[in-house]
Amino acid sequence: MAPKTEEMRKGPWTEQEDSLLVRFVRLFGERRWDCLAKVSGLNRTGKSCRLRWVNYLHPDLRHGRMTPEEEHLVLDLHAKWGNRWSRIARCLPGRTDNEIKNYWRTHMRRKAQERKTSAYPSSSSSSSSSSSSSSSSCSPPAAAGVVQSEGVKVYSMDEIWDEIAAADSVTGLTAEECGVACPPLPCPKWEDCSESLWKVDDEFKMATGLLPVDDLMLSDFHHSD
DNA sequence: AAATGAGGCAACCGCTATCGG
DNA sequence: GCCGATAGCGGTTGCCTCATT
Repeated sequence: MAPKTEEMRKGPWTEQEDSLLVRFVRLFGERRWDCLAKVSGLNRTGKSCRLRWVNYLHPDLRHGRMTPEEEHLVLDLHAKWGNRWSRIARCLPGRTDNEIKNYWRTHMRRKAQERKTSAYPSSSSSSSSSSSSSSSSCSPPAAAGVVQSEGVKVYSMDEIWDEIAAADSVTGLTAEECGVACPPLPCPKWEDCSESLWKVDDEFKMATGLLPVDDLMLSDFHHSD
Protein backbone atom coordinates (compact mmCIF):
# COMPACT_ATOMS: atom_id res chain seq x y z
CA MET A 1 0.00 0.00 0.00
CA ALA A 2 1.95 2.87 -1.24
CA PRO A 3 -0.07 5.48 -2.97
CA LYS A 4 2.82 7.73 -2.49
CA THR A 5 3.66 10.45 -4.83
CA GLU A 6 7.19 10.49 -3.54
CA GLU A 7 9.62 7.67 -3.98
CA MET A 8 11.06 5.95 -0.97
CA ARG A 9 14.70 6.66 -0.48
CA LYS A 10 17.14 3.86 -1.09
CA GLY A 11 20.83 3.37 -0.81
CA PRO A 12 23.30 4.38 1.84
CA TRP A 13 22.11 6.15 4.92
CA THR A 14 23.26 9.62 5.77
CA GLU A 15 24.34 10.70 9.21
CA GLN A 16 21.23 12.82 9.51
CA GLU A 17 19.01 9.90 8.72
CA ASP A 18 20.86 7.83 11.26
CA SER A 19 20.41 10.38 13.99
CA LEU A 20 16.75 10.73 13.19
CA LEU A 21 16.26 7.01 13.23
CA VAL A 22 18.04 6.70 16.56
CA ARG A 23 15.80 9.32 18.06
CA PHE A 24 12.66 7.63 16.98
CA VAL A 25 13.78 4.18 17.92
CA ARG A 26 14.45 5.48 21.40
CA LEU A 27 11.05 7.00 21.32
CA PHE A 28 9.04 4.10 20.00
CA GLY A 29 11.24 1.15 20.73
CA GLU A 30 12.21 -1.50 18.25
CA ARG A 31 8.75 -2.19 16.99
CA ARG A 32 6.31 -0.80 14.53
CA TRP A 33 8.96 -0.04 12.03
CA ASP A 34 6.51 0.95 9.37
CA CYS A 35 4.86 3.39 11.71
CA LEU A 36 8.18 4.63 12.93
CA ALA A 37 9.34 5.21 9.40
CA LYS A 38 6.31 7.26 8.60
CA VAL A 39 6.23 9.29 11.78
CA SER A 40 9.91 10.02 11.72
CA GLY A 41 9.68 11.61 8.36
CA LEU A 42 12.42 9.40 7.08
CA ASN A 43 11.57 8.68 3.52
CA ARG A 44 12.44 5.04 4.07
CA THR A 45 10.50 1.86 4.40
CA GLY A 46 10.03 0.35 7.81
CA LYS A 47 11.99 -2.56 6.60
CA SER A 48 14.89 -0.40 5.69
CA CYS A 49 14.78 1.35 9.05
CA ARG A 50 14.75 -1.90 10.93
CA LEU A 51 17.66 -3.24 8.94
CA ARG A 52 19.68 -0.11 9.51
CA TRP A 53 19.04 -0.23 13.21
CA VAL A 54 19.69 -3.91 13.62
CA ASN A 55 22.76 -4.08 11.46
CA TYR A 56 24.44 -0.81 12.21
CA LEU A 57 22.94 1.54 14.74
CA HIS A 58 22.15 -0.79 17.59
CA PRO A 59 24.24 0.39 20.54
CA ASP A 60 25.25 -3.09 21.56
CA LEU A 61 26.75 -3.96 18.25
CA ARG A 62 30.41 -4.76 17.99
CA HIS A 63 32.16 -3.58 14.90
CA GLY A 64 35.46 -4.67 13.56
CA ARG A 65 37.17 -7.91 12.94
CA MET A 66 35.97 -11.20 14.28
CA THR A 67 38.05 -12.63 17.07
CA PRO A 68 39.45 -16.13 16.69
CA GLU A 69 36.95 -17.28 19.27
CA GLU A 70 34.14 -15.87 17.25
CA GLU A 71 35.49 -17.43 14.11
CA HIS A 72 35.57 -20.81 15.74
CA LEU A 73 32.11 -20.33 17.06
CA VAL A 74 30.80 -19.42 13.67
CA LEU A 75 32.45 -22.42 12.11
CA ASP A 76 31.11 -24.70 14.74
CA LEU A 77 27.61 -23.38 14.72
CA HIS A 78 27.43 -23.27 10.97
CA ALA A 79 28.49 -26.88 10.86
CA LYS A 80 25.62 -27.62 13.19
CA TRP A 81 22.91 -25.40 11.88
CA GLY A 82 23.84 -24.48 8.35
CA ASN A 83 22.76 -21.09 7.09
CA ARG A 84 20.69 -20.19 10.10
CA TRP A 85 22.43 -16.87 10.36
CA SER A 86 20.08 -15.24 12.77
CA ARG A 87 20.32 -18.22 15.04
CA ILE A 88 24.08 -18.21 14.87
CA ALA A 89 24.11 -14.48 15.44
CA ARG A 90 22.25 -14.89 18.71
CA CYS A 91 25.21 -16.82 19.98
CA LEU A 92 27.61 -14.05 19.14
CA PRO A 93 26.56 -11.06 21.16
CA GLY A 94 27.07 -7.88 19.25
CA ARG A 95 27.26 -9.56 15.89
CA THR A 96 24.46 -9.47 13.38
CA ASP A 97 23.23 -12.15 11.07
CA ASN A 98 24.17 -9.98 8.15
CA GLU A 99 27.68 -9.56 9.41
CA ILE A 100 28.13 -13.24 10.03
CA LYS A 101 26.65 -14.05 6.68
CA ASN A 102 29.02 -11.69 4.94
CA TYR A 103 31.91 -12.97 6.95
CA TRP A 104 31.11 -16.52 6.11
CA ARG A 105 30.76 -15.83 2.44
CA THR A 106 34.07 -14.09 2.09
CA HIS A 107 35.92 -16.16 4.61
CA MET A 108 34.75 -19.50 3.38
CA ARG A 109 35.03 -18.62 -0.24
CA ARG A 110 38.63 -17.75 0.31
CA LYS A 111 39.30 -20.89 2.27
CA ALA A 112 37.60 -22.99 -0.33
CA GLN A 113 39.65 -21.44 -3.08
CA GLU A 114 42.83 -21.87 -1.11
CA ARG A 115 42.08 -25.48 -0.58
CA LYS A 116 41.20 -26.08 -4.16
CA THR A 117 44.31 -24.44 -5.46
CA SER A 118 46.53 -26.20 -2.99
CA ALA A 119 44.98 -29.55 -3.71
CA TYR A 120 44.69 -29.06 -7.46
CA PRO A 121 46.95 -26.26 -8.52
CA SER A 122 46.49 -27.05 -12.18
CA SER A 123 42.73 -26.78 -12.25
CA SER A 124 42.34 -23.55 -14.12
CA SER A 125 38.60 -23.78 -14.41
CA SER A 126 38.06 -22.69 -10.87
CA SER A 127 34.65 -21.22 -10.40
CA SER A 128 34.57 -17.48 -10.21
CA SER A 129 33.01 -15.70 -7.29
CA SER A 130 29.92 -14.91 -9.26
CA SER A 131 29.20 -18.45 -10.18
CA SER A 132 29.84 -19.78 -6.75
CA SER A 133 27.80 -17.14 -5.04
CA SER A 134 24.52 -17.90 -6.63
CA SER A 135 23.44 -21.01 -4.91
CA SER A 136 26.17 -23.38 -4.00
CA SER A 137 28.42 -21.26 -1.87
CA CYS A 138 26.18 -20.95 1.10
CA SER A 139 23.91 -23.83 0.69
CA PRO A 140 23.67 -26.07 3.69
CA PRO A 141 25.61 -29.26 3.57
CA ALA A 142 22.92 -31.10 1.75
CA ALA A 143 24.93 -32.35 -1.18
CA ALA A 144 27.61 -34.15 0.66
CA GLY A 145 30.43 -36.02 -0.93
CA VAL A 146 32.94 -35.22 -3.57
CA VAL A 147 31.66 -33.78 -6.76
CA GLN A 148 33.18 -34.82 -10.01
CA SER A 149 33.24 -31.96 -12.40
CA GLU A 150 34.55 -32.85 -15.83
CA GLY A 151 37.00 -35.26 -14.36
CA VAL A 152 38.21 -32.79 -11.82
CA LYS A 153 37.69 -33.63 -8.21
CA VAL A 154 35.99 -30.83 -6.39
CA TYR A 155 35.47 -30.61 -2.70
CA SER A 156 31.96 -30.07 -1.56
CA MET A 157 31.34 -27.36 0.96
CA ASP A 158 30.41 -30.05 3.36
CA GLU A 159 33.84 -31.53 3.23
CA ILE A 160 35.49 -28.19 3.36
CA TRP A 161 33.58 -27.23 6.45
CA ASP A 162 34.34 -30.55 7.95
CA GLU A 163 38.03 -30.23 7.37
CA ILE A 164 38.19 -26.69 8.59
CA ALA A 165 36.25 -27.49 11.67
CA ALA A 166 38.53 -30.38 12.42
CA ALA A 167 41.67 -28.42 11.72
CA ASP A 168 40.67 -25.51 13.81
CA SER A 169 39.91 -27.61 16.84
CA VAL A 170 36.36 -26.73 17.46
CA THR A 171 35.27 -24.98 20.60
CA GLY A 172 32.99 -27.81 21.58
CA LEU A 173 30.11 -25.55 22.38
CA THR A 174 26.79 -27.22 21.95
CA ALA A 175 23.69 -25.60 20.64
CA GLU A 176 21.99 -25.99 23.94
CA GLU A 177 24.87 -24.48 25.81
CA CYS A 178 24.90 -21.66 23.43
CA GLY A 179 21.23 -21.09 23.72
CA VAL A 180 21.60 -20.65 27.42
CA ALA A 181 24.83 -18.82 27.49
CA CYS A 182 24.13 -16.43 24.72
CA PRO A 183 20.87 -14.61 25.08
CA PRO A 184 19.81 -12.31 22.32
CA LEU A 185 20.96 -8.77 22.31
CA PRO A 186 19.40 -6.81 25.09
CA CYS A 187 16.98 -4.46 23.53
CA PRO A 188 14.04 -2.43 24.65
CA LYS A 189 10.90 -4.32 23.93
CA TRP A 190 7.78 -2.70 22.67
CA GLU A 191 6.09 -3.31 25.96
CA ASP A 192 8.98 -1.77 27.77
CA CYS A 193 8.63 1.25 25.64
CA SER A 194 4.90 1.43 25.93
CA GLU A 195 5.19 3.86 28.73
CA SER A 196 7.05 6.20 26.53
CA LEU A 197 4.21 6.04 24.10
CA TRP A 198 2.11 8.01 26.51
CA LYS A 199 4.73 10.63 26.41
CA VAL A 200 4.96 10.51 22.71
CA ASP A 201 3.40 13.88 22.29
CA ASP A 202 6.00 15.57 24.36
CA GLU A 203 8.85 13.49 23.18
CA PHE A 204 7.73 13.74 19.63
CA LYS A 205 7.99 17.46 19.95
CA MET A 206 11.36 17.08 21.48
CA ALA A 207 12.48 14.77 18.77
CA THR A 208 11.14 16.76 15.93
CA GLY A 209 12.14 19.85 17.77
CA LEU A 210 15.54 18.39 17.32
CA LEU A 211 17.19 17.21 20.42
CA PRO A 212 20.84 17.99 20.45
CA VAL A 213 22.56 15.39 18.40
CA ASP A 214 25.37 14.93 20.87
CA ASP A 215 22.76 13.80 23.33
CA LEU A 216 22.21 10.80 21.16
CA MET A 217 25.81 9.79 21.36
CA LEU A 218 25.97 9.42 17.67
CA SER A 219 29.67 9.11 17.97
CA ASP A 220 28.96 5.64 19.21
CA PHE A 221 27.39 4.81 15.94
CA HIS A 222 29.61 6.67 13.60
CA HIS A 223 32.79 5.64 15.18
CA SER A 224 35.70 5.24 12.88
CA ASP A 225 37.36 1.93 13.26
C1' DA B 1 50.80 7.09 -11.43
C1' DA B 2 47.00 4.88 -13.56
C1' DA B 3 44.19 0.92 -14.54
C1' DT B 4 42.20 -3.29 -13.22
C1' DG B 5 40.54 -6.90 -10.23
C1' DA B 6 39.18 -8.84 -5.92
C1' DG B 7 37.42 -8.49 -1.41
C1' DG B 8 34.42 -6.66 1.98
C1' DC B 9 30.39 -4.63 3.47
C1' DA B 10 25.90 -2.29 3.47
C1' DA B 11 21.57 -2.46 1.73
C1' DC B 12 17.68 -4.38 -0.92
C1' DC B 13 14.46 -8.04 -2.35
C1' DG B 14 11.43 -11.79 -1.89
C1' DC B 15 9.52 -15.19 0.94
C1' DT B 16 7.70 -17.02 5.25
C1' DA B 17 5.99 -16.89 9.92
C1' DT B 18 3.39 -14.66 13.33
C1' DC B 19 -0.03 -11.66 15.23
C1' DG B 20 -4.21 -8.99 15.58
C1' DG B 21 -8.76 -7.64 13.95
C1' DG C 1 -11.34 -19.44 10.46
C1' DC C 2 -9.86 -15.84 7.28
C1' DC C 3 -7.39 -11.87 5.90
C1' DG C 4 -4.28 -8.18 6.16
C1' DA C 5 -0.35 -6.13 8.44
C1' DT C 6 4.03 -6.56 10.44
C1' DA C 7 8.38 -8.62 11.60
C1' DG C 8 12.07 -11.58 10.63
C1' DC C 9 15.12 -14.37 7.79
C1' DG C 10 18.10 -15.79 4.07
C1' DG C 11 19.78 -14.79 -0.50
C1' DT C 12 21.49 -11.53 -3.67
C1' DT C 13 23.24 -7.29 -5.51
C1' DG C 14 25.81 -3.09 -5.93
C1' DC C 15 29.17 0.04 -4.37
C1' DC C 16 33.42 1.29 -2.21
C1' DT C 17 38.14 0.37 -0.85
C1' DC C 18 42.42 -1.73 -1.18
C1' DA C 19 45.92 -4.45 -3.43
C1' DT C 20 48.22 -5.78 -7.45
C1' DT C 21 49.98 -5.19 -12.06
